[in-house]
Amino acid sequence: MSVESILDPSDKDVIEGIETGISNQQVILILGDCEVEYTGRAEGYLGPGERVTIVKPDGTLLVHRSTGHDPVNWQPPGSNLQVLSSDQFPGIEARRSDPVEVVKVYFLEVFSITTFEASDTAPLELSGTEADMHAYVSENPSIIEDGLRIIEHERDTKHGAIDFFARDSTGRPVLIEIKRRRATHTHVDQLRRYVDLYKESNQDIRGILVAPTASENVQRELREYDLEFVSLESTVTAGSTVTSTTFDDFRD
Amino acid sequence: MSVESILDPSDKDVIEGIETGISNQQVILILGDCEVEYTGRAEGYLGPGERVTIVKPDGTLLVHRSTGHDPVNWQPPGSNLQVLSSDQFPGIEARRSDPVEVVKVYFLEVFSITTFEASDTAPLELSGTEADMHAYVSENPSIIEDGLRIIEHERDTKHGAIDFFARDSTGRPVLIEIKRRRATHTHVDQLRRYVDLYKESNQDIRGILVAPTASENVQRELREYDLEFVSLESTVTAGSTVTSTTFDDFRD
DNA sequence: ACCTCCATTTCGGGA
DNA sequence: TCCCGAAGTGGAGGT
Repeated sequence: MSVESILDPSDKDVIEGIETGISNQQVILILGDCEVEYTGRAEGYLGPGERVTIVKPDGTLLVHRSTGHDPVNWQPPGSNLQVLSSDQFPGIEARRSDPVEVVKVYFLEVFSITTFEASDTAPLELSGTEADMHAYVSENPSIIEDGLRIIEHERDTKHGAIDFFARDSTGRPVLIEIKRRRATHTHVDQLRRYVDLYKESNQDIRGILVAPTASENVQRELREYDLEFVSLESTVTAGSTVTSTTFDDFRD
Repeated sequence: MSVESILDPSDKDVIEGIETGISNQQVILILGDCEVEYTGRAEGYLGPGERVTIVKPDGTLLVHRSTGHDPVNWQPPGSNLQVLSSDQFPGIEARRSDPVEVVKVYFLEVFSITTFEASDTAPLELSGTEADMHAYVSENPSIIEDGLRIIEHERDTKHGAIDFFARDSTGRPVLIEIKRRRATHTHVDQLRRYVDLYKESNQDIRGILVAPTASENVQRELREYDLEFVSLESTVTAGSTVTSTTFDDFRD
């Protein structure tokens, strides 16, 4: 059977369950009252409370309370897992070295411990990401500006990569940064860095930030640095059918 | 009992378990073979596979595979939960409106369904955060530079707040941005925005980025814009005892 | 509701 | 390995 569960396990059951779960590469779920100590990039202590602790065969540790998307304590994949059996309460330790971080969960009372051999090979198919928006713009550059020609995708600079290097209908070079959601200062700065870098060797360059929307502050910052904004809904590029685009160009 | 579990439940058991779990404000854990559809800011499909599905009483939905820190599909707190009982397979739907997003999980085969009444009031005590670093610098400004005087903490600008407004030993104004981890371009840009803003009305200003480390590119960018870098380990500030007034001090 | 930024961010890709 | 930026980022705090 791929799932084994013990209700109201003894401490011995908990220790054995964690040990065999780890060695058998199973997902372990422990429901119970626990206490969590964390040391690493920061330091944390979480007093007793009833939570769900999940241990994955890749070394992931998650402690979930009854609220919130994020685990209250965790350790990412690759951590070294070890059962704690010599203290007052049984527990589990997840340790990693880069950065050095240790999470210890002590179980004051366990209501159930379950091991689960989870076979899962299906890939997550996701569309509507920024990569998809790139692909769309690549094939439909005129959606940004009439006569635009994409010269290079993901053009590397020493400060990172710019999404597109293009030329407008007059042959002027254009740097384009694409965002699938509301543009922020960070995105303006990104574009600005690339434009500044390019200007070190060539004065004549335009910079366009393409995003669904941008706050007034962000649009002002763009204007201050002679950068342009083109509004493009990510939904337009996500679907195969293009319905409309709005242009919002700050040049005179 | 705070935990109830059914091994190899029937479809009816699954539907009832989800329904009663939701209405009783319990955490629901479903181990089984499932399929996930997601529509919203992006679109996703996850084919059949054995996973752990967690439903929390605050409307959180998490689908975890056997690897990784992040859930493969999810819905944040506040989502509207509804059991799906009219399709071929039982399932659960989590829906929210801002942004409009829907996640549907269909259970092709359930190995176990568990409901858990999790009582948990303990707060997470965390130290070594950026706020702690601020507190330390506030009380020990000389760690950044001899003779530095902090004038203002979290000084507001129209582009956000700068961590510190200070004056150096000669009386020159200094804007300081503190980071608890390796500084990135984003952080330089943040400081640069504040400095540029200040320069609009007053030419004479220094900008210092305080962080444990910074890449060579980041340091170069700082130099290019006449900004300064001061290396300060966050562990230095984390370990020390800083007495500062907290919110609790104002309670009765 | 919007803006801004932190996070023990995690994760993935490229050099 | 480091660097850099995306993420269906989530979450907090201010205005």
